[in-house]
Amino acid sequence: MPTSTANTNKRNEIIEVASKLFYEQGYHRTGVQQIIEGAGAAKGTFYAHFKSKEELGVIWLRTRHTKWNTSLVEFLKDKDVASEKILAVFDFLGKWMKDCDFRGCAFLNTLAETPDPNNPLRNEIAGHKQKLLELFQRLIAEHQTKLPKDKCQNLAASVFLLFEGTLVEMQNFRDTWPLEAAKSQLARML
Amino acid sequence: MPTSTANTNKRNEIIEVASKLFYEQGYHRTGVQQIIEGAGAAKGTFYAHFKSKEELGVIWLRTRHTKWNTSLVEFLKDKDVASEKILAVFDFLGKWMKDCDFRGCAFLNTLAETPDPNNPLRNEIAGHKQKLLELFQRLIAEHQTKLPKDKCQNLAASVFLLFEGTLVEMQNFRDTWPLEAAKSQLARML
Amino acid sequence: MPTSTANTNKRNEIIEVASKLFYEQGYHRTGVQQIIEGAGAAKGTFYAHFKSKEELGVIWLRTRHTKWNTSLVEFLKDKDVASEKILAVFDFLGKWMKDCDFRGCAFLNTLAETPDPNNPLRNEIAGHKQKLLELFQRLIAEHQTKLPKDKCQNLAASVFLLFEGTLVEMQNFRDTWPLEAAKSQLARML
Amino acid sequence: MPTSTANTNKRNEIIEVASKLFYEQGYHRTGVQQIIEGAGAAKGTFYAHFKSKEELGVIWLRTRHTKWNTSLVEFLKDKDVASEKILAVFDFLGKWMKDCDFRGCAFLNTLAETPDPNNPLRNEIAGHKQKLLELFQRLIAEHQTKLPKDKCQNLAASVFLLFEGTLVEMQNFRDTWPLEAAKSQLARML
DNA sequence: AATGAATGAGCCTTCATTCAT
DNA sequence: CATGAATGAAGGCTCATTCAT
Repeated sequence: MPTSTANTNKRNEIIEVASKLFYEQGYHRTGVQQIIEGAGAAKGTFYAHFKSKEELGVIWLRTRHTKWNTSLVEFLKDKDVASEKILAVFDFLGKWMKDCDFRGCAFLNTLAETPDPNNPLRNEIAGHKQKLLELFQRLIAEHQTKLPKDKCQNLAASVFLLFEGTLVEMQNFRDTWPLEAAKSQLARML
Repeated sequence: MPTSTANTNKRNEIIEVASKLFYEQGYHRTGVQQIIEGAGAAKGTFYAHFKSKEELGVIWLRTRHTKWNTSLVEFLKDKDVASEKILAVFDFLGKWMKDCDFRGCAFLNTLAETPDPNNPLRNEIAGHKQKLLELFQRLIAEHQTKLPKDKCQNLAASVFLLFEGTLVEMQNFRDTWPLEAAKSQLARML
Repeated sequence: MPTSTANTNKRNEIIEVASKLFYEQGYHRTGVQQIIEGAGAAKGTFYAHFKSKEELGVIWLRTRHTKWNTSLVEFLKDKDVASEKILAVFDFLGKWMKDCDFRGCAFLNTLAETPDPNNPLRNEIAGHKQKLLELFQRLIAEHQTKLPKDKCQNLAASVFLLFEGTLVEMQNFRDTWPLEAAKSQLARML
Repeated sequence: MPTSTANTNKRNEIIEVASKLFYEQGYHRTGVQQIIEGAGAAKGTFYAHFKSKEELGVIWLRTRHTKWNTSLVEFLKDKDVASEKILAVFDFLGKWMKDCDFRGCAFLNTLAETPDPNNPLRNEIAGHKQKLLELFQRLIAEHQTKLPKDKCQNLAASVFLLFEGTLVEMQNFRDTWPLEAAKSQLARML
């Protein structure tokens, strides 16, 4: 008799535990054994639900992308103007890095661990970053209405690259100074 | 009977092989076994020279830092003005990424694999990036002579972050568009 | 809603898929998982129909015996004399080995995989070969009408053993030379 | 201080244990785990000595071939005439099957387990049987001095195939009747 | 300065089977 | 008649490291 909730289903439990471990320890450092122990599942259960660790990795990145995007959109929603939103994306980064103790970006971290460009994980990574770039493109277009389209694109790309560099160096130095530098540079760019 | 030269000393051979593999495959994916096979050394020889794989990892990053810096300085030496040198750093990035087939930065890749901030590798990584930041600071100071020092620092940091973002996204997208966007942004910044 | 035909019944589908795999890959190398995947059935369905993999193995050998015998009888039916029929058994072997790409005899292969003489599969194997021996006995008796019974039996056994050796060495060498040698020997024996 | 013998060396111990298990249980039914437990070795030790289970399998068959041949030659050495030697090969088979409790031939058993003709084990199997065939060819040639060479070859092949069939059916029926039938057939052939 | 045998925990994955629905 | 989630032992193999020589 499954009394209401709490019957979270082993599959979901595995995904949740794995997501946490993949992010905190890295994808390769995290073993299937460790995952199933955390989820209280048996080996066979794991492979009944996922045909490989890699498949779970893809699911992890895919759900992480969705959640991350939702969080970001939520964070931006009470900002009125595009320029404020762009700045808020950087504020979001600051909050995020503080919350994760500067663990950095799951996607970039996995990119570093995955040299093979044909690895399915690489698709998820590229897709995620592509979406972020497109967000910046939309916001910049909204903000710089009179700029020709190619200049807009170029500016958006620059903001995106600045964002990525900031993210990566906050992780590296475990400090907020890159964020502050980026924000004041951003002000000059908009 | 040590016949003439070619007796490069096992230690160096190990370092060379390891450096190649660590970079190409990642630090964790590369096993001690694989290294000694490549170097034609015995297990014991490895641990006679390095007290652990981690120690070798530190040596790898340290020598890589030196070589990378030398390459960069060499690349910049025939540029006359600071602004040209700054741009050349980005050109250097372009050449580098093409040569390594977009494998990215050994230091950032290792950062991603190494969540523990107390891991000795983290020191090497932070040190390397710190040095690069300082290079940008010197070049910007040389170029923007009338700018107050804090503005200079800030601008240098921004260029550094732009560089890092470009590096990381070239690796991700395996494409040169980030470099082109960054260079045109750079022109606006100087 | 059982829509018309094609509802061959999961049980039969499982048997068919398993038969193919057991023969081609060997009994032990073939997993229950693989079988149900091929048959499009669920785990539970498998164990609803067969109490164990072994039971399915027995069914496999039993149906294979029937089909094999039917094929052979069909192959012999237009031969008029016993001596011709005996030779035709060897021709049948040639055709069979060519068709199965020299995979050999399902029964002998399973024998090799099954050291325990009390394993139920062993009964099927022994039974199948016993029947083949008896066929040779009947044919030889028909051909050598004036030979005393014990000599007949002996000759039949020899032909049977020659057949088995030929079968096994065609599988081994993936060649028809054993068949040719056996047939010319057979001519001397009859 | 390794006192005299008993320092059988883990590698040899592994080979010995594996040889026993591979033969008695079959190659695939025997796990690496089981082998190292029997040999009192660690997992790593196994893979320090053999790059794969398959490599050990090849070594097993190769040493088994040598030992088997030596045994057979030993068994034949006090027979004076070729015809006696041929018969003795079949007696050797009888003794062998009794000693191994009708487990059959390691090579043919492994053949049955190994459908892939490109598997390295297949080479060893074919080589072993080829050598046995050549032994029969030599003995027959020695016995039938006036027979044309091709007839000799053909007869030798037939004896070989009879031997193989006998071997396989003794294993199947766990009985000596095939041997008796084969020997009386052999008398007719020589 | 160098060897290589030995360790044992861990890697990802498949096994045959059970059971509640 | 059929489903599919769950089990846990076992599969072959790699890991970083130690130690006696």
